Amino acid sequence: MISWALHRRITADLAGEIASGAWPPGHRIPFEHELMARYGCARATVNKAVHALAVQGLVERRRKAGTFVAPPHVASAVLSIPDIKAEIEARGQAYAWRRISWRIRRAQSEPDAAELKPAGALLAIKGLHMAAGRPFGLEERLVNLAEVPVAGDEDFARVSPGAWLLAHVAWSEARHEIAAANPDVETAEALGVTRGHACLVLKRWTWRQDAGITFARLTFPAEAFELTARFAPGFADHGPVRARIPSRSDESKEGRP
Amino acid sequence: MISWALHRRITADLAGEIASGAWPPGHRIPFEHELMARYGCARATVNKAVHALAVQGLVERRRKAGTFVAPPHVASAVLSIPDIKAEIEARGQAYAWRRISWRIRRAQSEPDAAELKPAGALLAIKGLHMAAGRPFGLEERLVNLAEVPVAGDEDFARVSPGAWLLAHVAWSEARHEIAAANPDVETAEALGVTRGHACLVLKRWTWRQDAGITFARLTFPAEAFELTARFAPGFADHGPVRARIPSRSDESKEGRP
DNA sequence: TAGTGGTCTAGACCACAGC
DNA sequence: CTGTGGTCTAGACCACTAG
Repeated sequence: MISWALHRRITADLAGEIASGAWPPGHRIPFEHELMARYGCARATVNKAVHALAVQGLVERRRKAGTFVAPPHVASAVLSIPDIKAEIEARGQAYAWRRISWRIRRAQSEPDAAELKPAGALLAIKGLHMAAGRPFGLEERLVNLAEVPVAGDEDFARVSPGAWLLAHVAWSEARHEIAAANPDVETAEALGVTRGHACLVLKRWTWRQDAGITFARLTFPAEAFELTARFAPGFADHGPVRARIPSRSDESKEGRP
Repeated sequence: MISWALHRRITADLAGEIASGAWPPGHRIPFEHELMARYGCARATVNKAVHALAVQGLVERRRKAGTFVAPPHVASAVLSIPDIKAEIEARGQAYAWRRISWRIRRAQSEPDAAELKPAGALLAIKGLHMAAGRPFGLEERLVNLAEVPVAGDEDFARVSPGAWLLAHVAWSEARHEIAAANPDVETAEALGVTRGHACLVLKRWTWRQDAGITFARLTFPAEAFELTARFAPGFADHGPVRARIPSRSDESKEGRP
């Protein structure tokens, strides 16, 4: 998967100098015209290469002053959010969705949905994602019917709201919160765990052009679910990383690709 | 913070068509030469604009066929990993690091460090991040002394290994795992919680040029810590988002900027 | 085979921030 | 004021692939 484009080689060369520590934070990297001479190419090419480093946050560029190695920061990473059905099936287990409840609710009764600024009624669906016939995760979903009226025609008995929305509704922005929590009585019962059993809670708010579409709270028993994230400066397009749901027998493999 | 560069306007225009749903998944967007005519500019400019969409994963480009709106994917987001000290102080609380133990260990005795492929000895430090005099999170840190020999000269009594490493060691890649867990007896005691108290566990492996540098496991009581992530297609450089550690009195504000 | 995107050039003008 | 990066042009050749 190596690209032989010159601008990529330049990017990789510069990233290597930074990653190795040869160019410490604050170090001024060569000017574009110097890199032009070094690589014997046009400025557009070195600009593209250095610009890629700036987008990654590896360097900071200032007019007239030059381009400088950015201070180290463990600030952000690419978080992979799994498609539950696909991941369960990738483990070789049977996936199923089991609806627990379907209701229409007033927006005011759902504080979690406040960020969506819903105008009127909300569709509230609760159900279980099942793996191999056992509860895998609980989904509590609120859908803004003012923005997605067609959702009212769907009963979500056979398909999870997450899968349905992904296929039917365009969206433009999402925010996630990831936390641990002890399940409340109702959640613990649905998942078949005790209240003292740690759970991972993933909340997600989704908007389309400033209009709140949906809110979801997904609760997973600790051992069922895990998120992974990567940060890899120096490589412009490390593709989206797939999430991993730990299985009982993958302790040994799982190297770093 | 609006940029008037033409290529940015083109990117934003196209992203808008996709986000609004006007161009559904699979739709072929105009060819570059069509966009040239539409915007009256050179192909390099439209190429830069459309390329930005491809990097974001909003579109897929295929030679000869054209550029197509990518299927919706809630696949990746920018995860913010907080600087614990900075976040605690931002809450107006006093931060402190309290070392619990400092040992040299054989690499073989630490299965979590296997991914780092350490050759020889590991430095093992355990300690507490304190907020307002109370335990906030437990850090268990392994440092590959073969790669970072200077770490052997530091006792980490006054400074946490995370802060020290960030300032002294260059790194090039990191992998994170985020999960919920019930604390073991030792961890529960250190954090002052019961074993039935859900905790968020953040593991991080860090490499420098294929050489394993360090492994960290951070354990936080559920209510202390929370991670947030955003996904916002259509904006090439939405800067790194700061992490949020929930405080007791921020339920009402915290809108979506 | 023909058309698309990928890459590159050798210029150019401009905004902005150091000096 | 000067030099840097930011942007853009009007070409060009090439690799890949769909038809």
